[in-house]
Amino acid sequence: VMILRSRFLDARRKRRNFSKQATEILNEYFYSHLSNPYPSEEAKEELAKKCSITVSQVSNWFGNKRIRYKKNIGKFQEEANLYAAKTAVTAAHAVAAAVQNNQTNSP
Amino acid sequence: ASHQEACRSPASETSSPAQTFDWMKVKRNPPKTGKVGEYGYLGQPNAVRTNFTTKQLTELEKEFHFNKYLTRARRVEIAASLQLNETQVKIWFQNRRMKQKKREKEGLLPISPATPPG
DNA sequence: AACGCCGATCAATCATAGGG
DNA sequence: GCCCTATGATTGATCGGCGT
Repeated sequence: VMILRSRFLDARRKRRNFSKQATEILNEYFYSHLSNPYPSEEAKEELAKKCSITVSQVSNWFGNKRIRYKKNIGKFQEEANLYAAKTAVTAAHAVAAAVQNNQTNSP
Repeated sequence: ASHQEACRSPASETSSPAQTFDWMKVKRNPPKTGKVGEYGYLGQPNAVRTNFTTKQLTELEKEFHFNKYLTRARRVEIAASLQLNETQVKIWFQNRRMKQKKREKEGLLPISPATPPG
């Protein structure tokens, strides 16, 4: 504790929470890949771009998310359902679009 | 690390996200770097992350600036002088190199193409 | 077979941001 | 303001793979 805080002077710790939009994108990816939430380097780059953050930040986010999720699955149940539903809605929209494109084409 | 696509369930039972997949069960073995010279016992009370002192970090940092890689002999010297085991010194250098790489990589693009909130 | 390195990850911790 | 939780970053150490 008293072992000095060399990191103390590290301004790097001046973190800023990610935008709501970024967190939204990261969570969508996380919960839609809950069986294996380990994005490839490519996927990380894509997510980083979409979220306007660095690849390292994406890695940090997934690292923290995975650890915290498994340490208390129950606490994230609500969130998990929320995103599962969101994914379902997205899928529904896709279906709706397909249907519309197939029949609502002649009013 | 590429793609896996283990399951092919389009209409998977997304109704129960509470499933426990393998990654959630992963447990790391406790560090074997416990202080050995305590009670003759090997890593049980101390089996956790070692907190390097500022002095140790300063010396390691100094050495790193001199050499990014260590020779066996140098490693032994450093370990002895800093009261750390060879593995800890080895690992420190390993991590330090990765850190260096990471910083170089990031300190090369941060040139914000646009300054949104500033 | 053994050892070091790399890249990714884990796991614990630090320090701050945010909500009450 | 204070307290407590949420969250991004840091880092000693582990895991699996590869080269020597």
